[in-house]
Amino acid sequence: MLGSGDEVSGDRGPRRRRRPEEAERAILAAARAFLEEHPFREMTVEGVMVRTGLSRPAFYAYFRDRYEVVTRLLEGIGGLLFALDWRWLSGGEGGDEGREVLVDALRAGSRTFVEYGPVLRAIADAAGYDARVEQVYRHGLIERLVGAVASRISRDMEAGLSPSDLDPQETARALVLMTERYLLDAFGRPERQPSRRESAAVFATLEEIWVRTLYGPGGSC
Amino acid sequence: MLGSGDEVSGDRGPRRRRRPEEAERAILAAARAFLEEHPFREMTVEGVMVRTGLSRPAFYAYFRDRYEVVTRLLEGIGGLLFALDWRWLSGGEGGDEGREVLVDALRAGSRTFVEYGPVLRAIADAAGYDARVEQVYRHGLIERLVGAVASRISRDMEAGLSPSDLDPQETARALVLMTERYLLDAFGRPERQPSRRESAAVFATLEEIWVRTLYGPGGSC
DNA sequence: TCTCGCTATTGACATGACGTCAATAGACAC
DNA sequence: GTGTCTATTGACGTCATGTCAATAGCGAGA
Repeated sequence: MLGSGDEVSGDRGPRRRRRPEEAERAILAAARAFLEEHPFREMTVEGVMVRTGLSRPAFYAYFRDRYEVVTRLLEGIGGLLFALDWRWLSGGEGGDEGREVLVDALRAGSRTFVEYGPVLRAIADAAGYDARVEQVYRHGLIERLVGAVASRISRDMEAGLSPSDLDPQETARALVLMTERYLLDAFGRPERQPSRRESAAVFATLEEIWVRTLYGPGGSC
Repeated sequence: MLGSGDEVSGDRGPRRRRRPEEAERAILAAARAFLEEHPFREMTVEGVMVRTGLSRPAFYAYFRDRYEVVTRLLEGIGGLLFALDWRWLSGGEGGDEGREVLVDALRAGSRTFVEYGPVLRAIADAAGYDARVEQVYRHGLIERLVGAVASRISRDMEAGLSPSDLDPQETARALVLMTERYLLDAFGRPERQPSRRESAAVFATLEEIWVRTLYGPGGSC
């Protein structure tokens, strides 16, 4: 176990000079790589910068602190998550079955969590560390999703597809938070990636709860 | 705004000597009081100890670090949360209506969150900071609740009360995580306490989702 | 009431990560 | 080849942490 296995290969070599955007991308990539292996609580500026071949102070030429890095990583993923709810929100205009569109959107969202799980987990953790991250994550992402889902629930209630005794806003919040937490729990651990079989059970369970809540039981009644 | 309002009243006075258990209780109480006003990320050993009249190093005579304090606070509350699921788990042996017992248990659990919201929020945050807290919170509390709920779901499925296409373990996990997150979101902010009307909407929404998932819609079908 | 020993308490220290800044040294233009 | 611009860094000050030897309050025994 010589060479603790986590350090970057050789020596830092002679000083190299990059274009600013290149260095910035390198830092973001290093942060992401770091978070694929370690939880956010172990992420230190030094630990990230070692992977770039730059010194620690160089970090501060590009980012205010590690929370800004995490925020930037979120920006690259948040769009994906919101795009799919946009589909659900705007889709199913004519047909009876918002159910199908919902299931579709859930699958797409889950895939995003499978792919970016550890990073999303890191962002969720960082929201507990820093008020700015919390603002961006909880209000910028979660609340937007809640709003979109609530709109859809309202429409489906008016259309008679969903039961009328739901509170759209609160139901949306509960379902979105459940989905976030449950997917993070399943796919957010850097160490243990679930098997295909386990993943399928996760997807099925999410669908079941969403569908039963919004559209009643599918089969037996 | 003279005197930043957060400091303890007068000077520390002459050195006082307490019995160890008394000091320990004082520290726990100070930590709890602190967390009623500030998020966990602002909790510092100094910030807690000022409220006890003791010096910062005295803290380490009683606790390893602030995470141990938070763990101890959880022990005092975790029992409450588990007791009620115990009711649901063991109750409803003969009758058809596990539904009623479930609603009862949810009410009780929600009340716990209303009372200890900020502290529970702090513990949940701290789980992202420290591996030991994560272990106690996620595995010691959440997993126990999941296990209990899963058992109950299995029983209700065998009794034909719940649909047979659910995965008890996964469904339990999703519902428990939803409840935890949603209640923390509603009652875990030190700053904004929701009105009675908002709280009622929260309780109703939780019940709705649990009941519709496990026992199908109550009224129209 | 006085003295003594135990131990609760603390001042001072070492550590680790942070964020800043003046000084340094690549890379490109001319 | 030379000079300028700026990416990069060594060194510094700060803050919170956790430790330890030294201090001083309190109760026990006379």
